[in-house]
Amino acid sequence: MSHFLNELNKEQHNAVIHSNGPMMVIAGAGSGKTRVLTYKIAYLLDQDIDPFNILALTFTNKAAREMKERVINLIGDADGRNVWMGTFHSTFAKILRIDGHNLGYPSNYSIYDSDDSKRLIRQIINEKKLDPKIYAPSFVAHRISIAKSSLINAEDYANNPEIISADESARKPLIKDIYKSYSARLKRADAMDFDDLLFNTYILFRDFGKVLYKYQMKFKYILVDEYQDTNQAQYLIIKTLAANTENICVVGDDAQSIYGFRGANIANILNFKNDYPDFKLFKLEQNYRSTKNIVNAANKVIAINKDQIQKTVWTDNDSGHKIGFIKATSDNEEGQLVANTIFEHKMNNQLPNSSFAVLYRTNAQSRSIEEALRKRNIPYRIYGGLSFYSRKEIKDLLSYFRLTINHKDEDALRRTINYPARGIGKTSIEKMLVAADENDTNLWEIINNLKKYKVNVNSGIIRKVEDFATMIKSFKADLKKKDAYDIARHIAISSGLLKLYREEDTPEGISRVENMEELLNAIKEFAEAEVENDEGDLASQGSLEEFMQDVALLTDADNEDEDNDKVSLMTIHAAKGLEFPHVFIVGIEENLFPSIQSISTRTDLEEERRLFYVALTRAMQKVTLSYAESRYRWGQFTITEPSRFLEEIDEDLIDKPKKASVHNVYHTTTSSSNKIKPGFKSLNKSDFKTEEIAFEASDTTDLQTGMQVEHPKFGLGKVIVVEGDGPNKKATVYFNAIGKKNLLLRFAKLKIIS
DNA sequence: TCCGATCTATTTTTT
DNA sequence: ATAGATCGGA
Repeated sequence: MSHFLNELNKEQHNAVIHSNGPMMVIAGAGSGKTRVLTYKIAYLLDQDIDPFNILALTFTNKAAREMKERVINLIGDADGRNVWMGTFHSTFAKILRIDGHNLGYPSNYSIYDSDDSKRLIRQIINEKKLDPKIYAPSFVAHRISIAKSSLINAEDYANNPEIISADESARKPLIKDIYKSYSARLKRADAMDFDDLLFNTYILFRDFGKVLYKYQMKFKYILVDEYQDTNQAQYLIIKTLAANTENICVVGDDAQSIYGFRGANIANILNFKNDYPDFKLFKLEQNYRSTKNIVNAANKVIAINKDQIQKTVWTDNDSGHKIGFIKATSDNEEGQLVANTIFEHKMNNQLPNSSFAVLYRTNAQSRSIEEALRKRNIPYRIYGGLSFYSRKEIKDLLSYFRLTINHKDEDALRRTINYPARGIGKTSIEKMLVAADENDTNLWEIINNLKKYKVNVNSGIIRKVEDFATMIKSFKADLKKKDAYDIARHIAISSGLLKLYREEDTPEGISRVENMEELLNAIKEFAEAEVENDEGDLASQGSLEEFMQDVALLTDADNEDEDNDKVSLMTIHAAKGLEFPHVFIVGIEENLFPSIQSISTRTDLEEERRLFYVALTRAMQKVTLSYAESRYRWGQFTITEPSRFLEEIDEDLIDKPKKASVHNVYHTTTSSSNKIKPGFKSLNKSDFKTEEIAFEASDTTDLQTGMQVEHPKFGLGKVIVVEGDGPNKKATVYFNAIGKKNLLLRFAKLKIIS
């Protein structure tokens, strides 16, 4: 019997050794979900299952990498390495490189990241002369993305009465046309966006039985992590792949579903029961990660949600510390207080930096935290956010690589053709684009046949365009001759990019050059590592093409840091699946967390609350919540209010001053909110000083139990009951000064504080 | 026509 | 902060 099995509790053990047939593991936070997955893979291998027959799908590269490491630790390198473990996107990208030709895609197709696709959508909106205010590119992009994740192509979209009427009532009836052009333009560039990687894999399996059969035979055991975050496309692909053997194991936690905004569907958990009536269910409810206080606080918070599968997460661990609380006057002070707290804690208890994590709702919040940590000389690492690969100079260079590999890649072509400036201006490019549209071909074909397509540009331009095309072709020829590093370096120099940034001669330019050098080094390392690992495997030579295939799907700077003793900074989304002894959750403010875009519907708000739950349950020993009373947002000074989530944590679990001083906590906000209009209003500092508006009542249609309110006469209070409807809507409010009071909302002037 | 300077809107969360 | 849009000079 495998030696590692006795490291599991009974339920985990049962889940691990149940290897045939459909099964689902519903696992509370910290209950050993990943552990079950990795041990299960190890167990399968131990039972002499061929590693090539196992497919394990995760959502992030980091999760995949960690799982791989752990499996290798358990059973050794040789077998562990051969299991297909990767993200949905990278796994399907690989399949499409091999078999996408069935759908008319070459193996060197480009992958457009969200920036690239948004840029293309913006171009199409411009070309169609649509108002970008009405057709906001990010809105359109999101709409298209959701459609694709639900397997609705441009044609189905246009023929779906529900979607069309929704678009019409949103006064954006032409999204269907943008979608159509967008798909055509992607295809013409031999490019796929992130959603296409799923969509096309689905089509490939649906329409090409032979291909499907091949992968069904290959992947006899399928394991899926974070199943609650799968979308329709992912769900159907998994189902199709598993149809033959039905050896499918999905692991998830409905309480941690936080990707609804990109089409994830919790109902997939319920569908599972319908698809596999004889499935086996395992529930992991014991939390090994966190203290009792943390588990209790998190349970209390998540219990407020209406939509959830019943389960009881409990722990045997100590009660531990109370939840810490920091109140700052500004975002900068918040950063300083967090940095100070980390510093003191670290010094007093001799803790490594790596035992701390700072989590936030939006990437923009990292700035003030970073600054403060830098001042304190505390090393940190940011995960996600503006990753290395999305910096301008890196994208510039990568665009040259992309264009070299796939000449049809229009986004890359447009980025590079006149950068550095070669005298090929906007007007000329515009003409070539029009020619491409009229002849239903791609830009590369046009720039190589300017005369044939009668593009009306002068001979000087023709020369310049031809020179550019010749250069790119020479790069392509080099791909076969030189190794990845040499060709990459050659492109950086010959394109003129390196020179361009070198001549800038500003600190900015210097750092850009350094970044490009770093990219070149990464390519060098990649090429060397590949040759080493896959010796004898003819598929892999560590080519530039392969490097580019990996890069497209990397988000966080995946170059592992030499020095790992750093404080981790990341969004809560990025923190899913991770754990840290000490966790700071910053910016617990209304309109930030929960996000202002998510407070109007229950579904959205509940997703935010699950996000809060995820954040709390990352901590092993201590959580500290912090909020700032003011914050710069979009360069604007804004007054903020504490988040409703603060109220949802049991008072005796949180270390904030009680009763007498709870008032104090809100006091400053209250007095300042007298001066500003309700809601999310931003002011300039000067406005703020002078403005002295009389009491302004809030709109009370959304008044809810538990809200903090203010009345011009009675002062501060808390809503206890809300009853009745329309004009007869009443509220019972407990005022700090005078006690309970029944108010008819139609008349009462109430200001909502939080 | 091209190019650079200056303005303007844009930011939720991720593959 | 950054990418795109806009406009005047060359």
